[in-house]
Amino acid sequence: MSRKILVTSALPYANGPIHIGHLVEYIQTDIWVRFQKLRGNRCIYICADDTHGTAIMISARREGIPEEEFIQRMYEAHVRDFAGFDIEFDNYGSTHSPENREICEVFWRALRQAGLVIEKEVTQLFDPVAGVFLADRFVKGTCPNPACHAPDQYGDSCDRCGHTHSPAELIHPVSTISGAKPELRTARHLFVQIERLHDFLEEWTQTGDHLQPEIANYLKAHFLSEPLRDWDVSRPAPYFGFEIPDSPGNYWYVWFDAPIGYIGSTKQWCDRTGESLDDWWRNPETEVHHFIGKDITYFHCLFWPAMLKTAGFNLPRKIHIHGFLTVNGEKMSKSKGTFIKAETYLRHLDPSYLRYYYAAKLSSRVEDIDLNLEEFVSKVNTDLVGNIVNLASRTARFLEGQNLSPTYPDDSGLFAQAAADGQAIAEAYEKCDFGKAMRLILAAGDRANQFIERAAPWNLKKDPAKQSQLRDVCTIGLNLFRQLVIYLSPVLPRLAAQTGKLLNDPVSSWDQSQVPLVGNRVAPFEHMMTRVPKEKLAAVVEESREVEVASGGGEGNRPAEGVSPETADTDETLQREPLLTSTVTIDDFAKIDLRVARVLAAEEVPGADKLLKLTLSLGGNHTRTVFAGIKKAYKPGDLVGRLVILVANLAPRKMRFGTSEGMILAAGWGDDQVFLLAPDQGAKPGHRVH
RNA sequence: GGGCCCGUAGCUCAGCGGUGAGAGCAGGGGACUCAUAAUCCCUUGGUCGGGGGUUCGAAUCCCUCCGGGCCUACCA
Repeated sequence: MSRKILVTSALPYANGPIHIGHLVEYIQTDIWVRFQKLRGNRCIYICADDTHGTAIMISARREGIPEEEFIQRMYEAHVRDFAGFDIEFDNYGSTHSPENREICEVFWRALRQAGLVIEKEVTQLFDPVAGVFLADRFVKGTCPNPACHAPDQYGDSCDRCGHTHSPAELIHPVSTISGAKPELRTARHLFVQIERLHDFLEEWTQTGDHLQPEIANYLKAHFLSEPLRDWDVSRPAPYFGFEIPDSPGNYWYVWFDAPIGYIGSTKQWCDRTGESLDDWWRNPETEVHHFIGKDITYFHCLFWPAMLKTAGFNLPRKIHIHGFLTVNGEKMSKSKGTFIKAETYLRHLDPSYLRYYYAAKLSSRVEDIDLNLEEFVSKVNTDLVGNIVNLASRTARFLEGQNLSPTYPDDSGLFAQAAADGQAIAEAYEKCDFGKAMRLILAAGDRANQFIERAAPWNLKKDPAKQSQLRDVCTIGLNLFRQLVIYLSPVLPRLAAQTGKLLNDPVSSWDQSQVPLVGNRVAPFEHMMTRVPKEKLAAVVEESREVEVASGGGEGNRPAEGVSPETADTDETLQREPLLTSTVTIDDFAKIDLRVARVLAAEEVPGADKLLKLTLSLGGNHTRTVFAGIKKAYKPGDLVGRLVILVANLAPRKMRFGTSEGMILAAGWGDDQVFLLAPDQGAKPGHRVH
């Protein structure tokens, strides 16, 4: 009987691009969903961007655009990246949608009605310059542990001594947003008394196979052994999110509306397709499966079931939790070039490679998986090109333009054996043990290659009397190939499509693996997948490598550690701004009067997003007023006193805020990527630059 | 500090109480030539992190130590 399955992946935060770490989850989920669809189950894949919270508010502010515009831009990038990896959502929405707001209100009313919401005073650090409350992550200062006193530590714990503290305990706390000294402020927050659902959560997490065993153990030992603390679900303005209807000035915390986004996004899909939301979310027949990373375990395994239970929605049938991705055995690193963005990967490599590699490495456990770049190359080349695709490559050509044998020849049980393997392969897929599924498929591929080796069609070809035998051998080879492609089609949809064309029979159902194909016309063979060139992978790493230099802001420019400039510099800058092809003469250059100048004053310009008003001294009483578009990269206070290079004879220009009497030199693309030029020590205001 | 998980051949992993511990890649030797230097056959290699225990029997269960990863709630 066909199952009804609703599947989600965690909502990616709309504060950065999709990278290969994210893709572990989306590829894993997409494979599982495609498998379910192939098996004939009714299955939909729902996801959305997670768009609220302080971090996004700050990022948008930094770019000088409204949050809505910021998240829209990110949305488009995410959708494009996912599509590039053949990740096929039935709906990809946003938590910042009317549908989501509506469902949030449904949950909120239910929590209120159940009497679970209470109000408490919360004292938090507040940034008086930026005008926002500061999460721990946004406060830095000196570790309060007397034995440590390490500088530059986050508000929650010290990474030098491991001491945990509250941000208010930090010595010399500083807001990482504005650099201002935070002050303590009190506000009323709304809390959900999740402890009142303790018994339910104990029962739900410990029985019924909803969680992997290690996760159930973890929750029991860590959270359920003591009373659950009240969950703070509101944030005072300013906050980018949804205002709480019965508590003006307060907003739902991003983690309140994010999981609700699963339902909000489903509602969008329902409205579009004429389906009923209750049929999917308030229906015991529907299985809800969440795929998430281990870092967000407690939100999904405690808060979320508690909310669903209270509001009367379906509880998850299963929460599938995966580990993190490491690259070459280490955390992804920008300076090593292993922090690889989806977009960068796609510029050089076929998405099928990564889909297969992840599939081969994934199990149903919570373990981290490692992307070993050398192994990646050898696995794709050996398993996919050498073993699987090679089956078609070495037989299809003998039958080009002809038909497969009219009845399936005797293959001494090979097809039947692989058909029987289908059972174990399907079970492995169902349990998310994709690695096992791949191993079984590859083993069948080995047997098929052995068969072809023994049957030696290349010898049959030479003998005109053996042409029908040749056709039989190739019919067997192509059928064994097709069978494996059907098994692989959740992982490699492109290969499945190509195979469908080759044999004139599109892959659409798992059952096709159980019956040999006969009589079909064989289309001319074209390469289905090419080997991974090592250089391509090297190019990806090279392009991903970034020199970790803090951009112009408060912390100053720290040289990157452990990175030699020769190996670290890419030509990304030149690609973005190619060298000019026209030349100038020395006389042309001499017309520009470049001078060293000292910044006497720097101030913000009311109403201007990008401009700072600078007062520069060329020595003595020679001063100039210059408006510079560097506000997003520099704080006024950091500029006063430093030396810059001024174009002293640039024609004055009237601007909306006053007249600019020159221009200062800087490198970079603009916005926060602005790096002022400065002379080495010893230069004096008024010196000409030659 | 507390907790969860992991530690099996050079590498990536399977096996998770019962025939002499396995696969792929890498290494060595050979065959073949249809195929994207693909494929096929043979082969080198491990006191299953250390120690103790339970058992007729342990890589597999328990304890302990060592090493690694992660989590620890107003972090997104």
